[in-house]
Amino acid sequence: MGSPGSASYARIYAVVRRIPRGRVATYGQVAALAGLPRAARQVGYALHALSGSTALPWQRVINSAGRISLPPGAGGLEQRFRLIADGVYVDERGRVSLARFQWRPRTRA
DNA sequence: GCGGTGACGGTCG
DNA sequence: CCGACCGCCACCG
Repeated sequence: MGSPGSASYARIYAVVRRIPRGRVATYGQVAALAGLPRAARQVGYALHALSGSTALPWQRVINSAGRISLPPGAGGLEQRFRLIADGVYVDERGRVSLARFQWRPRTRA
């Protein structure tokens, strides 16, 4: 991550890396865990900056409405596929049950 | 340094 | 349930 908000991006990616398989987290949740409250938008921006080749489980981050924010044509379709591969149920409209799949880390907030 | 912009979020109608 | 609004924040031209 050379150029972009290095420090913040690094924290964001670190949190995303902790999301376990079969679970999802919201943009706002990731921001908060990264120590950047109210920077949900920035999380989306940081993930968008990945664009492609990455070992980061970016598919596990969705919006607070429990839906995939990424338009189908812009990767949303792939995100849905990867989540299903993770064992997360995603309906045709990109909806995920946060009640069932949201990640709840024990410590920190 | 200013203003437009977006993989957001909460509220309101 | 959906769309319109508004507040938020860092990135970029």
